[in-house]
Amino acid sequence: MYKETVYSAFNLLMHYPAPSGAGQHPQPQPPLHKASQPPHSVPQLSPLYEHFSNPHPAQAAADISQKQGVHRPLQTPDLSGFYSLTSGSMGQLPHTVSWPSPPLYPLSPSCGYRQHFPAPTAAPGAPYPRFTHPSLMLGSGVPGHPSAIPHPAIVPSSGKQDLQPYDRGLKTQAESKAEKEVKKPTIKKPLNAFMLYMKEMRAKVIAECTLKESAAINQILGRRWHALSREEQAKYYELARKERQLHMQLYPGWSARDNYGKKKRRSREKHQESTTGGKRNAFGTYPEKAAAPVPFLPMTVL
DNA sequence: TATCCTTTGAAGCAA
DNA sequence: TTGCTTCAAAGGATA
Repeated sequence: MYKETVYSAFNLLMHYPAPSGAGQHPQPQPPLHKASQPPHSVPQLSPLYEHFSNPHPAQAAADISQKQGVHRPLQTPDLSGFYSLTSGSMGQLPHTVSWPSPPLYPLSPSCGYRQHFPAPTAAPGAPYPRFTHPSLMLGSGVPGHPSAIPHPAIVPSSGKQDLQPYDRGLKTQAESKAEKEVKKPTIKKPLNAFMLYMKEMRAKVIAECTLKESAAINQILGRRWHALSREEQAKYYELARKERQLHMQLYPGWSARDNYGKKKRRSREKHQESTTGGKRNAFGTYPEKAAAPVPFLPMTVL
């Protein structure tokens, strides 16, 4: 089983090679700070920008309420039309140079890795590997098309998507405040380009790789992301840019800081392990940090 | 039940 | 300015 998985993965290498032209990354994209977001910078009209000039009724109502001093919860706008990858004007791509890290998961067919996997006997009894037999389960709510992606920005603090109206019953101020703290819906961060790519491609990878585990799927998607051409990536950077713009329009006072600390972590040390290269691999061990790949430098004629 | 894992990118923050 | 941290999604695994 494991051998089949590994061998099949090699077959996929031919379909999803490592990105060529490493180091030839796009130019930096100016950050969308609130102060530096002139509306005239919109280069081309799109349904999204039409929405900007004609805000959703729920938002308009909320704006009016805010001006009138009336507290009214913002309803999730219908943004389904904005989640298609239109071929609008292409923004500049971010400058960040990131390298794919070595895969930590062994892979099933259609996974596209070219690097070796850790030995499966590395850590008996460890919580990983977790690869079960490929399942054919598909389509359980997975959006198959970007246009089907619901807007993810607002969820209640419980993490579920069903919005509940605030309780306006007769309660003490302290009680009301406490309940508002609990029930106040969380405005999520807008999705970045890679997240949008993942949303669109996840179902495809699940189908191809017959995988279920998101961690493994995300590794594959990370590889494929690097294998995309600049033009293909530009689609998602542009979509993400519009996402951020729309997000700022809908929630002007929102800051990413608002959601800081809402995800509790088990321990600081453990998290640092996972963010400083000391990650536990698929077999529960902590591999040495891979040496940084040498960036491709074109030969110069002296 | 909450968190981890895993990815990239955006944003916040401390130095 | 730099570097580190957190959080966006996803769902099975784990504490």
